Amino acid sequence: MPNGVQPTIVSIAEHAGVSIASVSRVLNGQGGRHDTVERVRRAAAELGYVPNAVARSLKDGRTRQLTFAMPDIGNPVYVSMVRAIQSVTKAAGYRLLLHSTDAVAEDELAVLHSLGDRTSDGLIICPIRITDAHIDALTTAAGPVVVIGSLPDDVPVDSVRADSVAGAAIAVRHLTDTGRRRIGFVNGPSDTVPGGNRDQGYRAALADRGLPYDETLVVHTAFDVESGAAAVERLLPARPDALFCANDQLALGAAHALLARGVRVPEDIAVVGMDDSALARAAWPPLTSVDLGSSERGRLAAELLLDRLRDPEEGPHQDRAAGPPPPPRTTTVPPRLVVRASTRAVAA
Amino acid sequence: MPNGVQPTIVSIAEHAGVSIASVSRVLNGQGGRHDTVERVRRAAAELGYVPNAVARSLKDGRTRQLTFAMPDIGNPVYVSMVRAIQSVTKAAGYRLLLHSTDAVAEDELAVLHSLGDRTSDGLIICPIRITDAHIDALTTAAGPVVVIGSLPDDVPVDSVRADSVAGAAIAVRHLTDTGRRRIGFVNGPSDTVPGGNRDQGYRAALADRGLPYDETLVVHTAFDVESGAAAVERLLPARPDALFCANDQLALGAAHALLARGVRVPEDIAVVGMDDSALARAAWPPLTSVDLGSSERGRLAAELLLDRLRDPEEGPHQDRAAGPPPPPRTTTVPPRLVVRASTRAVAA
DNA sequence: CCGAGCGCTGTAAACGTTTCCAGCCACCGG
DNA sequence: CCGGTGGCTGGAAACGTTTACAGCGCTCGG
Repeated sequence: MPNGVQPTIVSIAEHAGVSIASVSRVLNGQGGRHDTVERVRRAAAELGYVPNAVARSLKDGRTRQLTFAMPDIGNPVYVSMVRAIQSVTKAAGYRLLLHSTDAVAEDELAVLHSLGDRTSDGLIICPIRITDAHIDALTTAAGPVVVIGSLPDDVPVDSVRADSVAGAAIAVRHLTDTGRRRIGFVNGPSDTVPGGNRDQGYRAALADRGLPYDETLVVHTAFDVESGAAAVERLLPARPDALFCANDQLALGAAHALLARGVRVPEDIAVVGMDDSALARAAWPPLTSVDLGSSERGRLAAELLLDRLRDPEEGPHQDRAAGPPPPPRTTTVPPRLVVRASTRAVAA
Repeated sequence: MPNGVQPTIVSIAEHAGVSIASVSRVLNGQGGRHDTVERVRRAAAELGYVPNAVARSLKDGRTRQLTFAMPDIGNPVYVSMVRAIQSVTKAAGYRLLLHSTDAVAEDELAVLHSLGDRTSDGLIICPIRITDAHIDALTTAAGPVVVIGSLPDDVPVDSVRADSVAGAAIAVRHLTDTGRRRIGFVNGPSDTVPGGNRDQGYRAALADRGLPYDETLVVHTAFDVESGAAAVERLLPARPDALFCANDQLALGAAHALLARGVRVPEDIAVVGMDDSALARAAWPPLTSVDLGSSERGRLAAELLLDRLRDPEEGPHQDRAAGPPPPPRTTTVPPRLVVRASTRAVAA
């Protein structure tokens, strides 16, 4: 047991009567004479030596840490991402730094800039909105970055996006296919990217099916449970036979508000959510929902990032400084409809 | 824009025509002649300098990082902890490293030992079970540790615990107080700490109310939704008028299984869960649940840890090596019953 | 029996900071 | 006019590693 102070490579060298170079070599498995190896091993074990990761990082310029920055760890969508990312990075021997930006843009920019402090080898970021400042920070970032979200084409950064336009359309078409005609729409704020995309998908699917766009069937509100419940109040007068909700929270709030006033789900009104979070399964009736692949997006983002980090080492002795970095890749994860009881077909 | 390579304190020194010592001083706000300050500031800005956190950490022996290790980031209980911890540590200027142990004991031990690599300044750990190896690792830990969970009294480590015995008792008493007599119990595995505690509380409350302990009313199973649904099958023959479930997942599964077979909740059978997670609110009917204060426990753990880290600096020049560390503190967070529709009183 | 070669070892430099210490200069008082 | 004082400054060491390089002894072949 060390008497209070952490042993270093130097203590071991003294204790074993060899040089620090030999200690380092032995501990990194670079061979050596048999009794040297033996003595060093024993000394290390006796002193309870643990290599100092900070010193090592300083020496070889990598921390074996990755950062994931997202708006809010309370949101189930981000929880699935964290989980997927964590599992990939852990397998690759990287630690994961979690950064909650609280959906504050300056905080996101700060994270981007802080890449320069070499605290982590790379960053996965999930920005709430993309401003010019973001684009600027992304293009000049001091290390590899992967964005989860939609980015203009000319930003030279790897990204993984969901196709929420298609997702919304799938949901709406599913409703028409199961006999619904008056499809209400509980959307989030119209000026956010997710809100805009869902609106686009909703309109496209309606047009596709020859149904009119009816303003009285559409509500814009916040993205939470209470707003979903409140939206029901405003939509009922328009006599919808289905509700398409922009996320599971809204859908849950809406479904329960309907039940509370005696409207049957799905018999009278069908309900669809988005994200396919635990909430969709937890609701009663279980909610049909569109899985936008948050887990899959997390996994892909982590792999893209690891790829960037592997890159410099591979290839037969290329000139590192001069070789242009591989071009950015953009992956789109397709949506997937998960049908549950909340949209059973009407027995018309 | 730096031409590819990160500027260091040396680049700035050259660029500004001063020594690296001066650069360091200026950048740390230690004054200097006015034009020196000016030149250094300008050079740093021009080169886009960001201090290297690794080098700094090596120098002053702290990383400003904290680690939180828990079994599974998918579990809402741990999500609330992460959230609370994150918010405390962020405010104190620490980054948060997340480590998912996947409920594997060796992984927990590895985390404990890895404290020695100086990757983080302290650790909050939420062990799934406490073995002798854990106790050993805890007492010899290379840095400050806070345990979320129950620990033998003689382990010299700060800890924060929930009182799940009392929590279970509150839940059961609430059921008897609202007119229930045959209280079924869906518990987790009996050989885990949480399982044992809940059992203890259940028995105590029954005794308290003069009700018999009836084996046919008790089921031991896993801690998930499906198990809750399955448990209903086994308990219905015993004709319970209430179900106390060891967590919200079980309660949710049970409630929906009941609904699915036409049993009314709460009219025929009341249901109570534990943890008061988002699931309790999401279920239909909304579930009464016992809040074991996961968020609060996270917050407290983070504060205990920060306290330990602050400690060495304060006090008027005490002999640091000799002074005994402040004694370990143990805090218990009291449970809190949250009543919702799933336990409305019978109109008997 | 001698020289080349090889395997192992130790010395020292480097990574990017912070900080101790000594030196320099200007200014002030005697 | 000279010594002391005090504010700034630069050189250098230190944090704990990894690694290039040179030196050493041994073995083996001629």
